[in-house]
Amino acid sequence: MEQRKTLKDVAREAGLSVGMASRVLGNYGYFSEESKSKVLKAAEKLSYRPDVIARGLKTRETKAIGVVVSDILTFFFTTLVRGIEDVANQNGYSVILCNSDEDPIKEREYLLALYERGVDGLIISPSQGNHSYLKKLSRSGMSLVLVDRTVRGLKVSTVLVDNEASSYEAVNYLISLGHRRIGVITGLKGVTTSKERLAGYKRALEENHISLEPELIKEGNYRREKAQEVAGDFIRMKNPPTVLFVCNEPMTSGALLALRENKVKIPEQIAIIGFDDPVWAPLTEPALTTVSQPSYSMGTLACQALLKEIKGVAHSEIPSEEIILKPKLIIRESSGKRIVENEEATRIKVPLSPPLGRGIG
Amino acid sequence: MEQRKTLKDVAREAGLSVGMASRVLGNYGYFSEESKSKVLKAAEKLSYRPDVIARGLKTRETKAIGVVVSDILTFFFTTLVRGIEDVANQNGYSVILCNSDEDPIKEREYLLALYERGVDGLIISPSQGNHSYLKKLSRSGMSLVLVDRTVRGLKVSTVLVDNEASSYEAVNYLISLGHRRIGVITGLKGVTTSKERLAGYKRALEENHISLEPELIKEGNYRREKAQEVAGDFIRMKNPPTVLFVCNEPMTSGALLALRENKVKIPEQIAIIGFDDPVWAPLTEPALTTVSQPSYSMGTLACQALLKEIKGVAHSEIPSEEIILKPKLIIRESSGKRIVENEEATRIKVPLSPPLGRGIG
DNA sequence: TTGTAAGCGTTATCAT
DNA sequence: ATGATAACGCTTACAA
Repeated sequence: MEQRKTLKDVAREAGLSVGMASRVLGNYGYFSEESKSKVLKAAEKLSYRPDVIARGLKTRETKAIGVVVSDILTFFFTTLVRGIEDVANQNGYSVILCNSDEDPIKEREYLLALYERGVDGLIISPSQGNHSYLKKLSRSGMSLVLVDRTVRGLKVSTVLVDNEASSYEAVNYLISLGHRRIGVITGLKGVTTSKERLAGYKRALEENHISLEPELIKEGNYRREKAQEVAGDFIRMKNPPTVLFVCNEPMTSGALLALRENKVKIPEQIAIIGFDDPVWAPLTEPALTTVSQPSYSMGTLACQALLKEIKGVAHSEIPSEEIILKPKLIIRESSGKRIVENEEATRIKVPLSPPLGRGIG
Repeated sequence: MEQRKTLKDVAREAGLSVGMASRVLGNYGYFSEESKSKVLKAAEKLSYRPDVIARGLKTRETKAIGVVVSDILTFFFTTLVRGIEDVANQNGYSVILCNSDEDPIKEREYLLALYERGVDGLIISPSQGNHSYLKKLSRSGMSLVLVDRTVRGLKVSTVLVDNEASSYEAVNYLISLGHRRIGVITGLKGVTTSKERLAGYKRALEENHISLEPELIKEGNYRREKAQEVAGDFIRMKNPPTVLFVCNEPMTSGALLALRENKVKIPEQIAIIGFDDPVWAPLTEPALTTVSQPSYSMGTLACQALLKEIKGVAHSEIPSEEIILKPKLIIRESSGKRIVENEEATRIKVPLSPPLGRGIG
């Protein structure tokens, strides 16, 4: 176990001073060709590698950024994080990843740890809560960009998706297919995307003069298990919805599981449409209609915005841009075929299978 | 944008020396109750947070570990990484994540960057290549644990899965169902898991006295696109296999896509079994039979092993353990039902639909 | 062009 | 019990 080589070692090997070695390796200031080659040779010989920690202490930058998302296990965030990492690494930054699991306490702790680590910037998809700590961080000069979700009263660069509009579009599409009883499994309460997606749902109903049935709005929490349970509740209703609008990918898998377990025919008995378009969406039977978010791009854009911010802070410019991307409705089969208005009756006549023990209408 | 508070500020506020403040906050050495409360109060007032970078310079530990996997977008690695992060964070370590994309150059670069960052340890799932750099790192005293894959000649703690045995078991199961022409889409050449999984396949055939048909072994690369292509090749064979054994999750989704596109009936025309058991496995039609790896546990175990190693290095103990976990065969429907030997003929008589234009047998 | 030395925020070893 | 002070490895004035 050989000792790690330092600049001092290189300098000694080159027969020059530490300052000299630093200048050559950092390629700044003055140095002769001769010194340059001496230092380079020495560094090579010792296979010297700078200690970025030590450098960071002096330069006050760590070339690391922190990323806090709710859960890297969900397709949306995995992809997003991959986007972040790709541009971060391309630019010489490392990313430190943290999963908040939608827990504000955990989120705060990670933020704190990241701050202590002296990360150069932070990309965060904030969970519920008042986020006073986030604001404090921002005020303290920490470069910060929000992704996917916003925080009221926090003016920093943000990369979002137009949740309201795409949710509206999705529900509108369902209505165009003839659906009138549209059940929705909402996201986690307190998270901005949940509110926005629900708002889009409501607007679509309203504009189509369909009365809003409270029983058709059931609260989810962005997690699979909960959605599975909630979908079960929907199925067991006396008058179940003809379609389920599920507000993220893990919940969609949960809802599908529930439909399967209860042998509900998709889309004949209950159709389904999900937010997020994971790789497996085309593989279910029937293939899943989804709202596809450009999660990878959201990641790259967020990271680019952050890097800009980091550079900007040095020059105390404050750009603070808001990027809003548009998700895409991907129509497959799970949402059902167009139903002629008068034929709708026939569709809800299909009885649910034994596990339920009674008809759907 | 207020300045970050340092120990010096705390000391000044408390009317004591920096050393004093450090001792109290670090809870070591001697200090009076009075000083303690003074320092604590001052720290609280200034909301002082230690600079772990500066501390690291002195203590030579960064409380960060590096993780290099091929691609966080695959279910196996996402889950594994989540396991790593959970135990890392529980123990006060941050994790820096890197995706090598199976590219040895990229892998080496990341390893280098991680080394420069002074991470306390490394968890890596090595790609192809000779990994001389990895060995060098290990020799230099860097704590290292390998996960999922091994490197010949590198004796460090490792967390693996018994690929050969589980592959054997899977293929054996297929044979028990009556399958005789078993196509396999292998993993990336040069990666240990690929070899092992193929070895299990071969042994199963051999022990069942089924001759090994080279045309039934097609090389994949662990990526979806390639498998989709290869599965297409299988489908177009004059005498296609009755089942496909696909060596990881992204490839399984690719193969499924190909089967779908070609309207191949699963499992009647071609059955399928996949390595890895993603959330969506029960959602395909028919539900996917898989070999489920305990990826989350692999992550937690790997991280525990690394932390042990890190602590051990300090005391120059070298435990170096090898943990081998057993995957589980999860039988669903895609692998087909038991076929009575003489009835096998009926099964391959089902003609492939128009896109293929000819029967399967 | 080169070397010296201060300083980044800590920790830890000295005296006192 | 406390306060100076010297590291840690690097960058960067400043002196030479």
